[in-house]
Amino acid sequence: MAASRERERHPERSRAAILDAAEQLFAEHGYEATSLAEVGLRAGVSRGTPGYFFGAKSELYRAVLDRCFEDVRDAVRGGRERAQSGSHTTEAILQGAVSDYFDFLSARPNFVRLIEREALSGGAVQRDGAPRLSAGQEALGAIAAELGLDPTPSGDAAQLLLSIISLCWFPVVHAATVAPAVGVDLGSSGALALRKQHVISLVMHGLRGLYAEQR
Amino acid sequence: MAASRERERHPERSRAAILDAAEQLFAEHGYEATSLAEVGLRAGVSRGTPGYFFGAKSELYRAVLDRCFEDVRDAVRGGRERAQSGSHTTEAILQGAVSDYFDFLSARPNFVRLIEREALSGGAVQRDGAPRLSAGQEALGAIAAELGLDPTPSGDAAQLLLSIISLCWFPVVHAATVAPAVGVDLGSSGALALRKQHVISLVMHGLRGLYAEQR
DNA sequence: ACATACTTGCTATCCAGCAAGCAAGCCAAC
DNA sequence: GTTGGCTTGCTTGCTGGATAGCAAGTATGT
Repeated sequence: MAASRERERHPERSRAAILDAAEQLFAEHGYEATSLAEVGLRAGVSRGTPGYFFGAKSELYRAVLDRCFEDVRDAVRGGRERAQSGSHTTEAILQGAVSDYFDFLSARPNFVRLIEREALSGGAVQRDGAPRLSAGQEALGAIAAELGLDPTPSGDAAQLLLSIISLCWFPVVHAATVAPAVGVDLGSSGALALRKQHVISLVMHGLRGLYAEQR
Repeated sequence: MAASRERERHPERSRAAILDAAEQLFAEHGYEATSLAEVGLRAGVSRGTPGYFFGAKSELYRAVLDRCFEDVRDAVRGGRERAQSGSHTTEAILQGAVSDYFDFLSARPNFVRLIEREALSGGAVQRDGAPRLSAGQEALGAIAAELGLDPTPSGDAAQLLLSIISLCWFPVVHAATVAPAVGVDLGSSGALALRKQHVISLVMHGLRGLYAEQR
């Protein structure tokens, strides 16, 4: 009984709610412009609870970032396994990967915004960066191996990967600003899909160009 | 005499110094994390002078953004005129435009960072956006006309333009974060030039792809 | 003399972090 | 099986530091 009246104690739920609220607010307004009181309010706990669980505001931020990077790395890992499992052509693999990545980011705009803010501030909360680096390295290894491209630093594989990332991130951040200013609608899912098709097509033509140059 | 002892009065110089300092600090640390006192310090005036000239912090920010967008629009305009003046092939025009744009952004990282922050915060200082829109529209018109691409909203010209912008912006913001994480060095001017070549090549292959599809 | 450029003192506000308090679950002893 | 004490989740009051904006002052050029 009393399965859950209202005033239960539920630390895991509270912790998660605080992380969710903080992620949303940090992504939306930035670190400085977000107060712990706001986080508490949005998480449905009191002013002081975020501080109680995470100690300091910077620790909360760090925890949000950690969760974010872990999710990204897991997604990369999962994507690669999916690509390796079936037997696909080289081009189909790349096409699927770009499509998956595009969709992944669109579904998690907060992650992109958080990392974007981190980059803009030069990683003020300078963590060691292990998960981020590892996600990038895994993706690089995958793309070089699957597509047979130059895997050396700043080689073809890395350059192509960076281009894919650039193209997939941009719509998330600038859907409401730059995109409409240059006449691209990204408001509806249909319009987003159109954009995705364009990105995929650009990357595929680029890949063919790389193969042509290699030969 | 007394051409400029030390304590001259020089409102234009002060105003410009304050704008420069504010642009740098807003770009580096963001709006909230920048205090008017810091701006004054960096501009070589007192704590209160930024407030004296611009009234409110938000007005100063607005002034910084206005100057920034005007510069961008002027650059687009200049680039188009340069392209139209000589007689170049279609591909050479695009190649030159991408190269110029890439260099322009690399030389003005503050502008990119400011607009990026603005986009992340959803344009909290919601101005009418006239200069920004006009810069985008001018670029769109230029690319559609010079390359003979579909000029309708979300058409080929707009999509290609957005891709170019995505590819040129990314290195500015993520040179120290994402790029090294995926194995691309953007630290030296040589490495940046390599990146630029890759971007140009990707765009050119993409353009050829668009022509092929059209036919 | 007067206006304008600029500075300094002040105040109200906000917020992070701390410390004290309250209440809910848990467990042991009786 | 209930009573009392302990731990832990969570809230609230408080304090010191930062800062935006204003108001009053000082200096400089005309």
